[in-house]
Amino acid sequence: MADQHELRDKGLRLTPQRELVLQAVRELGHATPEEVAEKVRATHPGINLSTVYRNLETLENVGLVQHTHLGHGGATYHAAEELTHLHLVCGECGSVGDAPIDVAANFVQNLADDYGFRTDVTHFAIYGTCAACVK
Amino acid sequence: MADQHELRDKGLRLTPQRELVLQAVRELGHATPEEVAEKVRATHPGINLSTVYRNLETLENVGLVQHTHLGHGGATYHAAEELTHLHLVCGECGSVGDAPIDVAANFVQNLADDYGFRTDVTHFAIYGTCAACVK
DNA sequence: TATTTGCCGCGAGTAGTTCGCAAGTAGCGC
DNA sequence: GCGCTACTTGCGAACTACTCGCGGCAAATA
Repeated sequence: MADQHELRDKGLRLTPQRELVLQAVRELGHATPEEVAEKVRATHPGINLSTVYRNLETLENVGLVQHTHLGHGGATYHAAEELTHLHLVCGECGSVGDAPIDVAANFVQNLADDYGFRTDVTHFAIYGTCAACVK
Repeated sequence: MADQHELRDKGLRLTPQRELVLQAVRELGHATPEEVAEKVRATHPGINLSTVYRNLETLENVGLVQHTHLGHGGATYHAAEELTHLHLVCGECGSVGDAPIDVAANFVQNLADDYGFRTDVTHFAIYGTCAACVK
């Protein structure tokens, strides 16, 4: 399993908890800390919620996961290698859709040209009303 | 003062607290509920935080104010008439810049055409790195 | 001025997240 | 393989941001 190298190469200790947290994030696609904890507890019941939070933070520092704000409070975590899409959050029904980052390429370019602002479109969700609710 | 008509036309009672909350939001530009409360308490010390929250919610329901998610936890409130710009939040220095919604027009159109998604670009901040921090 | 109804202050409660500390353990050198 | 040290973990308490229920008060209307 390559996880061992990934983690140790970043200067992190390889603990079962840490491996499980990373694996859970990868399997879940996007998940809140609570959901990650639940997933991890399925195979390793003793794990503490603080540990999940701390490991998510640590993994984020070394660039293996990233978080996104989907609105209503909680952050959502992703494996870094999956961050190739942006999130369309519907204010009516609460659904979260995906769209490739290409649709924002133009927008990102505008901001760079006009304001020198380097945009990370995946960090915040895009808010609005989904096709189903527009009707 | 036209506030009286604004509030009463919406079917709301005109209370000093409500007027003060609306006025504070207008004067502050963007502010968290906490900041609004602080501002209001400068002239009317007895006002309760619950009252500020309730009034912000009420004012939002009738369309006089709106809230935006700038990330790090709390929501930020704006007077509705000022919501003609989007927010560029810098992940490095935490500064919040403004940009006219026009720069996103293309992006919004793409999402509408390809996904039927009606986007409200002002509701979430745009995250990235500001010109000063890019260097 | 009296009545109705909405609004306010207060205190308690909740969800999500962070912190401090003592015990545990991974990784390194020997 | 053994022990040392620093990094990690578990646990409980604290903290932040927000919500709720309730009794009392006051804005609007006639």
